[in-house]
Amino acid sequence: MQLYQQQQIKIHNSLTGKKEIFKPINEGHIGMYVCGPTVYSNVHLGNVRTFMSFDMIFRYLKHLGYKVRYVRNITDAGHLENDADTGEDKITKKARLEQIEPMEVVQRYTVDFHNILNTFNFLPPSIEPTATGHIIEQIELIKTIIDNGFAYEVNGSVYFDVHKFNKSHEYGKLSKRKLDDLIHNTRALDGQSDKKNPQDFALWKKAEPQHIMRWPSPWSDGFPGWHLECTAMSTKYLGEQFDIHGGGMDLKFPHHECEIAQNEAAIGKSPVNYWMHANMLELNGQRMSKTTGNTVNPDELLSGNNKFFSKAYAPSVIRFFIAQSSYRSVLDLTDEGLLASEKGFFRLMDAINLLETLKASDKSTIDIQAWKKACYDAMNDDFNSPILIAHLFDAAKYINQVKEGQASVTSEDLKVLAETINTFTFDILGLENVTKKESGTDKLSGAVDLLIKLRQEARANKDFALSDKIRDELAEVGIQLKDGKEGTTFSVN
RNA sequence: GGCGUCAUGGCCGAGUGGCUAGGCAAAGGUCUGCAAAACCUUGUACAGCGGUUCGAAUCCGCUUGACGCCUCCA
Repeated sequence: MQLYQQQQIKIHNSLTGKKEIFKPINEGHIGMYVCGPTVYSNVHLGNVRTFMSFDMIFRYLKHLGYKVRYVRNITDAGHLENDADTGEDKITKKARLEQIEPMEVVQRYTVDFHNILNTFNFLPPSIEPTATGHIIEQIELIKTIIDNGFAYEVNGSVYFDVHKFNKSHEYGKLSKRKLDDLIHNTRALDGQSDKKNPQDFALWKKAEPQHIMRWPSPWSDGFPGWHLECTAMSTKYLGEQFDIHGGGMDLKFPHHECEIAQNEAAIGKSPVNYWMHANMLELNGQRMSKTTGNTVNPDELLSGNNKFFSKAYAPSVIRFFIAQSSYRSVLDLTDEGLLASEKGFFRLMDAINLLETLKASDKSTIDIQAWKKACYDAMNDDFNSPILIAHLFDAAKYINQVKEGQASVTSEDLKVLAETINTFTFDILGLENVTKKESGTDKLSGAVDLLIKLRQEARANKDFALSDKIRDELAEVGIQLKDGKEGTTFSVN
C-alpha cells in the first residue's frame, strides 16, 4: 500500500482555473514537465523560485510513493530576439558580445545554473534534456504539423498557421484569450514578415549568414522556433499526453499556449491534464528588471554582496521564506521578510534538534495523528506549504512545551512526531538543518560544554562577572547559550 | 487599449459564507543572579461603495489601486 492511495491531492489547474482532484493517467506514475531556463545568462532569482516550487512538488509526489518522471529542459538553442525576420538569436548575440562560442556561453551558464540549484538543495530532475540535443525530433514534429495542414513554409522558414488552427481548435484556451482580440491588439510590425498573420509563430527559422547556431533541415539551414523544443521533448519523454506541466506565469502566453497548439496540430490531442503556473517574485514591491537595476542574482543574495539586503542569508532561509508563501501568489522579496523568516526558521530548527532530548511519558497531551493528518492535508491542498509550516510551528511549540515539562508525549507518539516533522521539513520542503555542524561537531561541542561547565561553576560561586563574560564572549563569536530546566545547551548561528 | 490575477491586523503571509492560520515585531507575565532562550496571555484585520443572504472579509456588481501577459523574460 502506497501513501498516495490514502492521500487525495488537489491541484489548481490553470486550464480550468479551479482546484481539481488529481488523478494520474497511469496509476502510481506521474509525468511532469517544467520549462527550464534559457542558459544565456546567470539564472534569475524568479526562475529559482519557480523551480523551487516544483522541486517541492516533486519531492512531495515522490514521498507519496508515486514514480515520478520529472523532465526539466535546458534551452540552449536560443530564442529569437523579436518577431522580425532580422531577429538575432539571443545566445548568438551574447556570444558575439563576449567573443566566445555560443556553446561556451551555454556551458558556462548551465554550470552556473546547476551550482545555484545545488546550493539550494534541489533534487535533480529525472531527465534534463537540451534543445540542441533534440533538433531531429523538432524537425520531425514540424513535418507532421505541415502534413496535417497547420503550418506553411515561406523562404526557408516554417510558420504555424494560427488562424487555420483556430477554425478547428481553440487557440487561447489556456490564457483565456480570443483570437479576435489578439488580432485587434497586435501591434504592427516594423519591416516585412513572411508570416501570413502576425499571430502566427515560427516553427523553423532560416538562419542569416552570420548566425552561428544552425542545423540543416528540409527547408533551410536554420534553427527551431521558440516553442517547439518543449513540445518535442515532453512528447518524447512523457508521451503524447501527460499529467503535469509547470512553469512561470509569464510563460502562459504565448509559450504554453503554443505548446498546446503544436501538440494538437501534430497529434490531435491536448497534451497536458494539469497546467500549473508559479507566480512572480518581486524585489521590494517591484518586478525585477535588469534595466532598472531592481534585480539581484542568487549568488549575490547568498553572499550578501548586494545593495538590497543587510546580510547574507543561508540557502535554507531563502527556501523557507519562499515556502512560507503559496507558489501561486506574488511574493515580495524584502530584507525585513527574510529577517523574519530567518528567525522563524532557526526557531523551528532548534525545536527539531531538541527532539532527541525529549523524555517520553505514558500520556500524550496532543493528538499526534490528527496533527500528522493536518500536515498531509495541507500539502494535498494544492501543495499549501505555508499551512504546512504553520503546523510545523505548532509542533515546535509542542516540543518546547514537552521540554519545559508543560506537556507530555508517549514514546510511540514521539517517534511519529520526529519522523513526520523530519520528513516534511527536510525531505519535502528540502530544508537543511544548518544548526547542526557537519564536521568538527564533537570537538566544538566538547569545547563549548567545557565552557558551559566553567560558567556553571562561576555562577555557583556567584562570580557573575566571569559567568557573563563566558556567555557574552561566546555570543560574540556566534555561539548562543540557552539556559533551560535541564541545563544549558547552545546553538551556533 | 485588450486579456488575466490580486487587494487581509505594525510588517510578511494563509484561509474561509457564521467557529484561533502561522511567522516576525510589540505589550504583560513565568523562569533566571541579571539576561537570552523557552513557555503563558494580549491584539479582534480582511481597499471603498452598493447588492444577494438570517448572516460576507469570504458570493455578485461598480470604483480605486497594484501586478502579470499581450514583445525575449520563470
